[in-house]
Amino acid sequence: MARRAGVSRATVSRVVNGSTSVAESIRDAVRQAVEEMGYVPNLAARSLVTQRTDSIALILPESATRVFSDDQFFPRIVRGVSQELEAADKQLVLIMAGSTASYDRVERYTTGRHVDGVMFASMHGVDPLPSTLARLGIPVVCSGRPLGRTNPSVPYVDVDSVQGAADAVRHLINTGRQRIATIAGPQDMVAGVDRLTGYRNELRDSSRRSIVAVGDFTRESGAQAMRQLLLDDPHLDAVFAASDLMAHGALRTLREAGRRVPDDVAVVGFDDVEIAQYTDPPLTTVRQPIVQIGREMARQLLRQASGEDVEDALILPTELILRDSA
Amino acid sequence: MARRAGVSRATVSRVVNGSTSVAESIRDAVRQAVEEMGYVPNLAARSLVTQRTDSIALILPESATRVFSDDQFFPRIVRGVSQELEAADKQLVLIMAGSTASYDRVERYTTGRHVDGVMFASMHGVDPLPSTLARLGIPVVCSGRPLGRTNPSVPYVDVDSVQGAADAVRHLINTGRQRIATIAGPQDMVAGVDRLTGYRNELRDSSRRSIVAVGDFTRESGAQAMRQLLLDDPHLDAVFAASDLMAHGALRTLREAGRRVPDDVAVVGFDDVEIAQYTDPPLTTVRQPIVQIGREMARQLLRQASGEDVEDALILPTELILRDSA
DNA sequence: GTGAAAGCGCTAACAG
DNA sequence: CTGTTAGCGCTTTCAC
Repeated sequence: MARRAGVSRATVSRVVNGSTSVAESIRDAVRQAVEEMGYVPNLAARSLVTQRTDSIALILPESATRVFSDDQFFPRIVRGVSQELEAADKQLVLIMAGSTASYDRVERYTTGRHVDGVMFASMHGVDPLPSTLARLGIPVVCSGRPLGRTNPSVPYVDVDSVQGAADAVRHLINTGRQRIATIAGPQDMVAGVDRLTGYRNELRDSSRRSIVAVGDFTRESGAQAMRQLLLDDPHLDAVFAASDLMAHGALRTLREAGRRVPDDVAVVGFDDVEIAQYTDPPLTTVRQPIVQIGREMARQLLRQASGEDVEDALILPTELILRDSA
Repeated sequence: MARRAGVSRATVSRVVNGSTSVAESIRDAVRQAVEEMGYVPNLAARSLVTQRTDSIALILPESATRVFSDDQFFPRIVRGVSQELEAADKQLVLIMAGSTASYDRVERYTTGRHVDGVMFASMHGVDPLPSTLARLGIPVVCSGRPLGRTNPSVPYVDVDSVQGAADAVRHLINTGRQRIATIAGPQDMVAGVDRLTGYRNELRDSSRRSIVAVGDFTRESGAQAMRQLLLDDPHLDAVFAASDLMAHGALRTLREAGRRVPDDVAVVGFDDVEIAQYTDPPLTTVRQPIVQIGREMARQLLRQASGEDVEDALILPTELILRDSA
């Protein structure tokens, strides 16, 4: 050990951790010894006593293929989270878990206190892990309201998807559309559920009937769902898609079916991903501040980790972005 | 503690770790106690004694934006790595480090033995971290031959980029092209360097002169580089781009410049990403087995971790895929 | 088959 | 300011 410097391990520890109360001469000697031996502290031992690891996990319950698709949700969340964690000098570890087996491993990893806190994004169904962690006293934050009732409740950051969807549909109503369909997102995800709710709420208020197909947020599923909708109601004159990618797929189907957008059918998306500006025609869509969600998640997590209380829910607003498609 | 089961901690440990030499009655009692108390072993304490964490890091020295771009390198590597690690029941933790500060943190994280092994992909310049880890006895594998001489040398998995590029250029020569330019990749990355070398080697052998512009593997840089090349030699009749994305950018520039592909100018890319099939015209390109690289990296790492020796370099072959652009 | 005891490598109180 | 002492929570001989 670094008693090569002729001091106690306590002193080495002090130097390594930057304590000021060490004589300069000793400090230099220790530093030199550390350098010479290439000494690196064992973090497992350290965290055993400090109860900290200075690292934070972001769990994405999705396959790698999905995470790296052109769905800009993931990069934006990661960017927001990184910014905040960077500033706090915490290490972000990204963990993907697309299968049951891998999710079990994630449970062991996180409950085992390998990290000081855990964030979840893109959750599916009713997931007990967040509240399990909370019960163990491990800080947790979710992106998106967790489905099901959890005990204890876990804090989350979300956008007001219900309102966002309602705004989109209201715009379609205000511009004179009569038969407004929707391509809903997956109903095991809160974003899928809420956007469908917003659509239904608004339609109900205007006593129009709802025309619904369900996709999984991907472009291909949007194209497919649009075909279904055209079969269900050939006279529809508007579609609200719960994601821009699905809206993009829908545009393709509409073109193939010979419908003009927006003349015959108006299309509104959700997310405001980059391609929304480059589709033909550019998509009217609902913008949500994903990067900010990431930042807020990280901020709340750090707050929890330092013992502060955090509010249970933080809901950010959406914004309707008007372009040519509706 | 789980002496609620009325046994020693040693026995609890045995049960939790699935030792067979525990009486059934006791085992059940312990399991029940574990269940009731929601006991979860502290992994820091465990790894302090076992010297294992059962998790493996994949370091991507890139910003989140870049990692999640439409460069399919990252998802493919991750997919390959995941497959192998999944089978070995090791937790993959993905770490991105686009800045110097974050890279320092990564150094602390990895040298501190938070993980049992470290993989690197998409390395830039001469990076001392891999050999530092190797010196500490931490298993390391790189994707792509590390630049510079390292001590000790670290094992790596790579494709034969030099040969792949040479094959591409040879194809252009064989189909009668006379003025063959290249859009090289970034010269701080081994893939950029090697593909340029392959191009130069092959041209030299055919006594044609080289016409070089440099990009950074992105689509935009390819479009830009192509403009440069057209200025440098308006009569060029072929371009080898060191990535498909750059080739895609080049196609756009060529179209804007009124050149027909492949009639006026032949274009060959590198990587065989998905869009290569959908460009206009589809790209002739060099396919490299990225998923397999990921798998091999993981396999070599696991082998190291279990004390076996691994060969220093594993070089996989590339394959020229002929499509309409050349 | 099970318990007692030692110790993984570090930090934190407490003396001095 | 620095060294000594005592664990952090687990696994692992080694007796019994």
